[in-house]
Amino acid sequence: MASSKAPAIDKRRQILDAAIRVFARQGFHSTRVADIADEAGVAYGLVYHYFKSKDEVLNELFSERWSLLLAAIEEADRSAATPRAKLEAVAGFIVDSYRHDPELMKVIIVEVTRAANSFGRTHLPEIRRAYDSIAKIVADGQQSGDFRRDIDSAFASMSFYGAIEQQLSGWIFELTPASDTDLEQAKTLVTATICDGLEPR
Amino acid sequence: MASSKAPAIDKRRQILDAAIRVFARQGFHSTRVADIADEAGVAYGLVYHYFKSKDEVLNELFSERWSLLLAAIEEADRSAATPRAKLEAVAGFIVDSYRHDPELMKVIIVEVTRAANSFGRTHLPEIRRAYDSIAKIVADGQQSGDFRRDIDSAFASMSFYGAIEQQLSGWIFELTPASDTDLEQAKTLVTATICDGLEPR
DNA sequence: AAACCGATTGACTGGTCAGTCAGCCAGTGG
DNA sequence: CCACTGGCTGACTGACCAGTCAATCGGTTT
Repeated sequence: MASSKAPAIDKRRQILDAAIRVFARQGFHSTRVADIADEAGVAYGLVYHYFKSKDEVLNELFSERWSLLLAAIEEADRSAATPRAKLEAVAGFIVDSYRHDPELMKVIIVEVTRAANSFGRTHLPEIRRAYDSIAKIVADGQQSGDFRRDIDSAFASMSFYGAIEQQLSGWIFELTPASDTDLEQAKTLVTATICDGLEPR
Repeated sequence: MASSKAPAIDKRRQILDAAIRVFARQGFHSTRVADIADEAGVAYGLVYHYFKSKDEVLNELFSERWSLLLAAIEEADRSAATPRAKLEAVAGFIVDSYRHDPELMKVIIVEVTRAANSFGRTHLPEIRRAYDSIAKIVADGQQSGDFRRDIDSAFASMSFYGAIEQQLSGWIFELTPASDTDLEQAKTLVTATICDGLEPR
C-alpha cells in the first residue's frame, strides 16, 4: 500500500503530541507511560518502540522547540535591527510560541527550564546558550551606545529572560489574564520595561 | 532532667534542616524519606512522628520562609520610602535570603515557586500574594507619579519578580558568578534595570 | 517500684510503575 | 502461497519506596 511507511511516522508524532497534552495536564512525574499511550490511542509497548525511555520523550519535546528558540535568537542577533528591536523580536518569538502551543510551552518551562535540578540539568548547556545569545545582543547594544554600560550584559540577559518567563508562568497558572491582546501587548511591554524602565523619562 | 523537652524540638528542627540539604542536593522527587532520616541521624519512623508525609516536610520548609518574604514585602510597602526604595528593599531581602541559606532558597525556587504544577499548585495563593503585594507597590508609585502609568502594575510586578528569581536561578545552577560582591550588586542592579531601563537616560 | 507516656526505632507491607519480551499481524517479495 | 520483516501489542516482572505499626526506651509521676 502507498501509505505503508506513513503510519509509522504518524505514530511517533502521535505519541509526542499526546505526551505534550498529558505532561501539561498532570506534570511529568505523575504521568505514567500508560497515560501517554492511552492518550495517543496506541499500545503501551509502542512508546518504547520509538523512545528509549519516558525521559527521552520529554527530552525530544524540549529539544525540538528549544532549538527553534535558539535559532530565532541568533537570527534576531544577525539582523540589522537596533538592539532594542532584537530584544523585541526575541520576546515576540517566545510569546508567539506560547500562543501557538501553550501546552508545549508549559511543559518546557515547568518541566525543563525551571526544573534545572532534574531535567534542566541535562539541558543546561542548551539553556545557557539562549542566555548567552541574549547577553550578546545586549553587549553589542552597549558597544554601539544604545544601551548603558554599567549593567553587566549577562545580568541584563537574565533579567530580560526571567521577566518573559515569569509572564508565561503567570499565564500558565492563570494568575494573569492571557487574552490575545494581553499576549500581543506583552511583547512590547517586556521590552519597554527592560529598555525604558518603570520611571518616567 | 531540665532538658527533657528540648531534644524533641531539636529533632524536628534537625529533620527539617537535613531535608533542606538533601532536597537541595538531590531534588524532592529523588529523595527517599530514608535519605532525610539518615542525613538527620534519626530513625526512619521519626520523620513520620513529626510530619504527616514527605510532602508536609517540604510544605513546612516553604511556608516557614515564604511567610517571612511576605512580611518583608508588606513591611517595605508600609514604610515611607520611595516606591523605588521599596522595590530595592524587596530585592535586598530576597538576595539576603539566598545569601543566608542558599540551599533553602534553592529548594523553595526549584521545588515550589517554579514547580507550580506539583507543589506550587498547593501554594499558589501564597505565591500570588507576593506578586500582588509587589504590584501594589508599583501601583502606588504610579499613583504618586514616580512610575509611568502605561505599564500595568501586575505586569511590572511579574517582570520584577521574574528578574530576581532568574538571577537566583543563575546562581543556583552556577551559570552566573555568585561572589559576595555579585550578590550585593544584584540588589541595586535589578532595581536599576527595572526602574531606569537599559537605555541611557 | 510500678504504672504511665511521649519520643524513638526500624522491619515490613502494599501498591505503583518503568521497562521487557514473546509473539501477533499486515504488507511485501519471492 | 509461503516466508519474511518490522510496526505493533499488552501481560508480566523486578525494583523501589511511602507510610504503618508493634515494640523499646527513658524520664516522670504517684
